[in-house]
Amino acid sequence: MELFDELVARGLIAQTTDEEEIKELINNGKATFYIGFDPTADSLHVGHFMALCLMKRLQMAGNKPIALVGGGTGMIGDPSGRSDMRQMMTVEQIQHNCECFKKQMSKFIDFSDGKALLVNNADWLMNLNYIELLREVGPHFSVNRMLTAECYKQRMEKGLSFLEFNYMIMQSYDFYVLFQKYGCNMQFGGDDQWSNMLGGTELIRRKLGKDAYAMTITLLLNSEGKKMGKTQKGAVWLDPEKTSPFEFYQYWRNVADADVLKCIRMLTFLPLEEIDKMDKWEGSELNKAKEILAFELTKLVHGEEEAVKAQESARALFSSGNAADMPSADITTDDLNDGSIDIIGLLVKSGLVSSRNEGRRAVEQGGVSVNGEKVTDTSTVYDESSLSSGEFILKRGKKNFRRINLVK
RNA sequence: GGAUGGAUUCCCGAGUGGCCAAAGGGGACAGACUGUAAAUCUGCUGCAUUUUGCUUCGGUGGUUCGAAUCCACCUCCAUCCA
Repeated sequence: MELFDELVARGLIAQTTDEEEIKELINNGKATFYIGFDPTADSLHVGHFMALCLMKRLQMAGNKPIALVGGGTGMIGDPSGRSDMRQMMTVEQIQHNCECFKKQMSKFIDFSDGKALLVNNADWLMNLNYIELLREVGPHFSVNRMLTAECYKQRMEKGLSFLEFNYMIMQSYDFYVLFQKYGCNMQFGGDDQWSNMLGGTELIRRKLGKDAYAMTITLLLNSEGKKMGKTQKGAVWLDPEKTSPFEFYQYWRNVADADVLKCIRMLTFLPLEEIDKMDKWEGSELNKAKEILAFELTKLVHGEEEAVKAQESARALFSSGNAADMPSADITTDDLNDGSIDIIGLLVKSGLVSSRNEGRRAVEQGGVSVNGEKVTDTSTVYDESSLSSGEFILKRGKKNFRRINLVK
């Protein structure tokens, strides 16, 4: 199957400017394309991961990817699809984040021998002269048109600052620069970027009279229509320091039935025939599909070794409630009172609850157990010897475990 | 710059002097049921040395025995006018 058709079959393609032309280009490895990443945090997350996978797929087919880090556009903040203004970041923050992005990206994309490029739009955006820029690109943008763009819709009600309004122009300018500098003829991005991307193709057409193309990737939504890759604690990060491989694995292990196949199709590199077989699985069999999803993704992001570890821990934990490699928490002897600590203190120290009140509640509602035994009394106390055994497993709810280590 | 309306706990939103740690809903969390799923039902949702005490209602100061509620100033947001 050719690349373009595979992308369609995987449900990755949302919108294209010219399907036939794009098909022709990418199937034959003739595209030089870019995807932009704004450095809004010090780690990439799952949303970026999809874009990186797409990059990889295209690179494998002989196309040349350009990863663009938005050191310049990050100074402005993309208002697309947002209902409130992004917090302005300091220059230092942005630079730091760019560095982090670069490091993570090179794990996925092969940048050697010019097979791919990594650029930062700060290099050409930061020193633009206002008047010059206005005269150069200003005449080609219609404010009337821009205001009707879908991506500003939410902001038209609550207010859109001039700063953010200019984001589209900066992104368009990026494409224009890359087109001239590197012959970059295609831009990919999240579906929420569509209007910004069209701005670029149009600018190139008007300034240079040449055609450039844009294609958006379907946003990964769950069956409830919410963006995936978000937990109540925030995004699911690719940085193991921010989201441990175990947590990462568990996130995918726990997706809803309705979303498993879609995720496997869109995020993994498993052959489509194999995926189609899984499509027939039903009921509890789907649990196997979830395991595959979690394993494959953890392998892609953290490597096979970590994936195996995460999988083994998860299996052991949910069958026997014990595992060699599970999240652990250190308790120091300073935390002990007369050589012992109560259950609530233990919950707080291990990070399973954020306050003693919450811990008390958890115990009262029967949500806490130690080594498989439910704890019902909030005044239960544990002494040094039971803690130091190395086999002290504290559990809150069904899925939150901690092995307690006593540190002297 | 002017006029008007607004800012309440994670979010939406009630509360207009004591009965307010603050209605209701959503979300989150926990329990039952399950397949580490969904749906449903139940509980719960500021902090603590928990039948009590302490800190919260944009900020600062004031009135009062007592303020989320009244007054003054300030900050921010929305709409209209310039």
